[in-house]
Amino acid sequence: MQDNIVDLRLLIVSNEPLARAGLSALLADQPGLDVVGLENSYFDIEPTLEVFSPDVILWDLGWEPSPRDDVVAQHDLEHISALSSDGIPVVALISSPGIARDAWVAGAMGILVRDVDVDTLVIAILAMTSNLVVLDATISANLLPTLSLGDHVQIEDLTPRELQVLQQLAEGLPNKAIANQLGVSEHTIKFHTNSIFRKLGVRSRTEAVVRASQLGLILL
Amino acid sequence: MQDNIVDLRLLIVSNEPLARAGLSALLADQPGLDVVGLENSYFDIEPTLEVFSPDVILWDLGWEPSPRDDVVAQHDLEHISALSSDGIPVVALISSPGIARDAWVAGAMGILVRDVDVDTLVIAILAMTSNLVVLDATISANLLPTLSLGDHVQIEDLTPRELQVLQQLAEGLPNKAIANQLGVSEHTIKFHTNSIFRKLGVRSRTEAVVRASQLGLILL
DNA sequence: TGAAGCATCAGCCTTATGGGTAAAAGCCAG
DNA sequence: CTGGCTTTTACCCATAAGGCTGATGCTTCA
Repeated sequence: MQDNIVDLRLLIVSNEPLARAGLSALLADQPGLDVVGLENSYFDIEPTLEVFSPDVILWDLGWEPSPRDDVVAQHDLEHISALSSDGIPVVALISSPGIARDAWVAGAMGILVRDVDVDTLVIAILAMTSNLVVLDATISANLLPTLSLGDHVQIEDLTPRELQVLQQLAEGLPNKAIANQLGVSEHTIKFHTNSIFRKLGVRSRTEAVVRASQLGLILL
Repeated sequence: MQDNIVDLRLLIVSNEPLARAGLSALLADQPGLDVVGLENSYFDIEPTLEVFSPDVILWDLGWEPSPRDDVVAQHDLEHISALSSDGIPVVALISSPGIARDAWVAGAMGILVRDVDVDTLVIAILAMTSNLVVLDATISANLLPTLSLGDHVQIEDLTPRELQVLQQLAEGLPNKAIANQLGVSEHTIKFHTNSIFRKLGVRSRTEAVVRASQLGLILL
């Protein structure tokens, strides 16, 4: 589908020798891909970067250093962060969904589960070179707010004024500050917050902010 | 790269005749793709679905019915929601980032900007058939929490107990409820919340929840 | 021209929240 | 085993937040 004149240079990083070998074997003979390096994340990868200037880096975060399965080596995350800052797309391979957030925070442009099939992996790598963010469907729910149209509160249910107040609530402002901001009395703000609480089915401003965020009524 | 025996059946939906024609022309002669239908989203698409059972649906949300550029036809979103529920992946084409959230809420598995190039579009469609979520990098920031490792508050800065309390704060629970939940006195909770506020640099529980969410310390 | 919804304001009351200060018990590492 | 960190509890007090009832203008729509 893509007739790339030159192959994509791919660097594979994994703490596990077996995983390195496996990934390399699977990807080496994929047309369009050129595996230019295999690294252990313990080592500095800068030299490899300079020599081969890979287009994409495949970073295996599957190695789990602790009994808690949502912990991943900070070391790896810092590397990923640095690489992403340099504009080199990194696709993270994770073994448990809990790591997804860490990988995303670090800047990974693609996040896939570790037992992904090769075809999918290759497509993901290609997509990333087109400046697309690629997430495994099973883990996107862990990152993106899990909303549903079924939730009965719609933006239309809140009056414009209420939405305005809600947005200020999300700033963490107290009623008095909101009142000053909008040029009305604190009583009025209390009235609006009460209406908001009733419509969202909550009992406190904090709850309201959380719920509204989940419903997509506001952006934090 | 993928030698699909049969082409992917693609259905294109757009309110704009010009966009329909353009997308069709661009995608029709892509190897691996078979454009099986062009629909106007005003019409019922069920008949087309039954006849052609498309593998992927490309839905153009670029048509903007109102001056506000973050409004999109509810009609389209409902269709996308229904299709996604049926397991048919939908890639939404949007013209402004504000629509991304709507598209995601509706269940779109891929979200791309409207002026995406054809190669990227094709790769995205392929990726979606591999059960991957595909987002344009420019809009993923609108959906995923925009975190940065650079922000100075790290999870390590909060004690385990504080993280625990923070999570309950995010549930919107009052101090008393948190105290009962954790089996300690309300005084203790107040102490922890104060520590949290100080470390996050905020003055209220609501602010703390918002900040912590932005920092990725908690999930809402 | 009513009815309905919205926005505004008020008083009163209870509870929740947050600041300041102090201190004791448990735990882990040097 | 001592020193630091975490966790825990306690007190007082000022302010903020939220429930309740009630009221006034304003638009919009039938």
